[in-house]
Amino acid sequence: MADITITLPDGSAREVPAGTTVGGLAAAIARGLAKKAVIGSVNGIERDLVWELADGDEVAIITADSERGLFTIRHSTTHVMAQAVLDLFPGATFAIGPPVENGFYYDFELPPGADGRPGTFVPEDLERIEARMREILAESQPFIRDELTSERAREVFADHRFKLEIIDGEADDPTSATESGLVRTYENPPATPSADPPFHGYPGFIDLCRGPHVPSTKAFLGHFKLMRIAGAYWRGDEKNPMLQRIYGTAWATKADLDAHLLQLEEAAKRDHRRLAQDLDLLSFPEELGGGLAVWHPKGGIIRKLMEDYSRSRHAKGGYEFVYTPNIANGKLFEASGHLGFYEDGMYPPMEMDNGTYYPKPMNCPGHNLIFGARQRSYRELPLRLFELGTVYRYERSGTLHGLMRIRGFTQDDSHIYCTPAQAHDEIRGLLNFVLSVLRAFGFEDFEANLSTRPAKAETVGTDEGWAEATDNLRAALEAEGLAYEVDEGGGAFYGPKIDVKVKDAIGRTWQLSTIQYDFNMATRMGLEYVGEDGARHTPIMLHRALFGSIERFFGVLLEHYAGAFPTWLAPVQVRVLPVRDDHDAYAREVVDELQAVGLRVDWVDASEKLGNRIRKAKGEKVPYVLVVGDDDVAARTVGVNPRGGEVDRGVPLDAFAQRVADEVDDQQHVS
RNA sequence: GCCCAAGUAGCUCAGUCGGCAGAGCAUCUCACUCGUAAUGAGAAGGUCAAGGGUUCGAUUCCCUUCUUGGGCUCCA
Repeated sequence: MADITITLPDGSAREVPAGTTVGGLAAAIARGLAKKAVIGSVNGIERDLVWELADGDEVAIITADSERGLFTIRHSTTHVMAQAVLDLFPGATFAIGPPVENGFYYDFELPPGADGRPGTFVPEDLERIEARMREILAESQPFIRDELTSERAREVFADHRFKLEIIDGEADDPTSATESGLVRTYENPPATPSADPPFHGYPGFIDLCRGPHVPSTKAFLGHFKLMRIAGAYWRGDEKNPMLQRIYGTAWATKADLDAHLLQLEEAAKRDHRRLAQDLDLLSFPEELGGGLAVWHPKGGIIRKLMEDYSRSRHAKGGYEFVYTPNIANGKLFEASGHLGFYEDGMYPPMEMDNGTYYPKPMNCPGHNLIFGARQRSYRELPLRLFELGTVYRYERSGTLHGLMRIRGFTQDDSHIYCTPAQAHDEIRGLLNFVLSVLRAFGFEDFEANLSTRPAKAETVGTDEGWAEATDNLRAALEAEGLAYEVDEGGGAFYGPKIDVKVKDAIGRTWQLSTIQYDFNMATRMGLEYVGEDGARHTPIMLHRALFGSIERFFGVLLEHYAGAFPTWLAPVQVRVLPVRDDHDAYAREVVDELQAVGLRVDWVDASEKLGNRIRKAKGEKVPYVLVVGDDDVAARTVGVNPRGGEVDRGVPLDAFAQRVADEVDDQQHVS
C-alpha cells in the first residue's frame, strides 16, 4: 500500500501507510500516546480514532488529559446516560445533552403519569440509571458514526419529537448539527438487541450527534457520577415545556473524579449561608420576607469594618460622599430610563398624594440630581460621587440565593462625571484603585471581561464614541497588566464595560467589580457642564461598583476565608481564658490592656474546662486565644494559641499587644 | 415565575406503616477550679411551617399556601 504523508503539530512530517486511522497514527508515534488518545484533530476538525487519514492531513492527537479530550469523555458519557434512561423508562424521549464545565447533562421528557402530566425522576432513579450505565460500559459498545438523509433520520427518530425538531433545523444544538441534507448520528449497538428498541431500524441506541466520541463505552468512561435532577425548559425558553435534566460529572481518572467530589464537599463546608448561621453573623428570617437579611452583631462588626475601610479609601481616592433616599418619585426613574426598561425588576409602586413612588433599584438617578443641582464647570471634573446606597430589586423568588442574590442590598456605588478627554486617565486610575482595594481583602488573582457593543440597533452613541470608550477600557486593562477576555456584544445598551473577577481560596471565580461607560443617561437627564470654550457639553458618566453589593461581597469573603476572617476583620480578635477563677482579675487586666490598643477582646471565665473553652473559641475561628494562669500572673505574660499555629507560652503581654496591633495595621494598609 | 425536593426544640438531625414527640449541641441551675480542641448532674425548651380535608383520632395520609434547597429563566 502506498504511503501518505501526515503533518504533526510540531511541523514534522510523517509517512504512514494509506488507510492509517487517527488511532493508528497515535500507535505509530508512541504506545503511551495510543493509550491516552481519545480523538484526533484532523485539519482542525475533531475526528474519531477510527477516522481514516488522507495524504497531506495535519493531525494532532487529543489525549484524555487535555481539555478537549475531557470534553469528549463527558460528551460520550452523556450518550450512555441517555441510553440508560431510554432503557429504564420506556416511552421516554430526550432533547439535548452536551458536555458542560465539570460534567454533562441530558434533558429528558418522561411519559405522562396517572395524572396526565409528564413524568419526573425521583432521586432514587439516579442510582438505577447509574447502575444501568455501568452495564452499558461493561458491554463495550462501539460509538459508530454515520450520516443519514434527513428523510431517513426522520423515520429513525419518528418517536422523538425534540430530535425531529433538531432534524428540521428548528432547534440549535451545538453538538448535533445537520448540514447539506445529511444528519450526523452516533450509534451504540447493544450486546443483545433490544426487544422493543426506541428507534426504527436500530437494535439499540442512536443519537443525533456531530461527535466525535471515545471509541467505545468501555474506553475512558468509567469515572462519572450522576449528581442531580433539575427542571429545564426545552431550548431554555420558559414558554416551552419543562424537561427533566440530569446533571453528572465525569473525569478522565478516578483520582480526578475524587478530587472534584472533594472540592464540592469543601465548597459545601464553606457555604456562606451555613457559615453565617454557624458563626452567628446574619440570618434571613422568614418573617422578614424572601431575599432580605438581618445582620447580627458579629456580622455587623465585620460589615462596619468593611464599610469603614471602603470609606477611608474612597476619601483618600478623591471621592465625595453623598446620600440619596431609598424611595423616589417615579418621574425620576422615567427620566433615567429605568422605569421603561426595568420596571419588572423594581419593587412595586406606592401611590401617594403627590405622585407614585418606587423603592430605588439604582443610585445613579439620585447622583445625577446632585450633579444637576447647579451649573457645573469643567474645572470641577472629574466629579466623583460616592454612596453606600441601599437598593431594592424584585428578584424572582426562584433566583434568590443567600447573600449572593438578594432583594435588598447596599452598593458601594460611585458615579464619575468627566470630560471625554479625562476618561482615559480616569478609567486607568479607577481600575488601579479597584484592584488595590480588592487586594486588601485577600484576593490576589484577578481576571476581567471587556464587554463590547451589542448589536448596533440596540445601542445608543456614535461609532467613534463606542470605539474610543472601548479603547479606553482596554488601555486601562493593559496598563494594569490584567488578563482579560473580550465579551463581544456583552456591553450594556449605553456603553461598554469592564467586569473584574477574583479567584478565591479554592479556585472559584466570582465577578465583583464593574466599571461601566455610559453615553446615555447624562444626555437623557440633561446633565451638562460648561467647558473651557464657554459652551455646554454633556459629561461622560462612569458607573462603578467595587464590592458590587456589600452583601454579596461579604458572602464571597465568607466563602473565601471559610469563615476565618483575617485579624483585622475578625469580630473577636482575641479571647482571654483564665485557667482558674483566681486568674480572673489578671484576665480582666489583659482584656483592658488589649482593648486600650484598639483590639476587640473578650474573655470566658473558668466555669468550663479549659479544653472546652479553647474548643469553642476555635469553632468561632477567633484568631488568638490567650490562656492565663499562675505563671502569667506572676510574670505579666500570656500563653498565645493562635488560629492555625503553635501554642507559645510565656509571651510578655506588651509584646503580644504590639504584635497584634501591628498585624491589624499591616493588613489594612495593603495596597 | 416554572420543575423537583424538603420544612420536627435556638442549631444539626432522628422518629411516628395514623394513637401523649426524641437525641446531640446550645441555653438555664447546681457541683467541679481545671495550663491548651468536649467535667458531671439536673431543668427548661415543640400549635411537628400555616390553613383546609379524610378519620373516633392527623406531626404522620390528601389538597392549598408560605418558606427553604437544587436547577431553568432572569440579573439594569
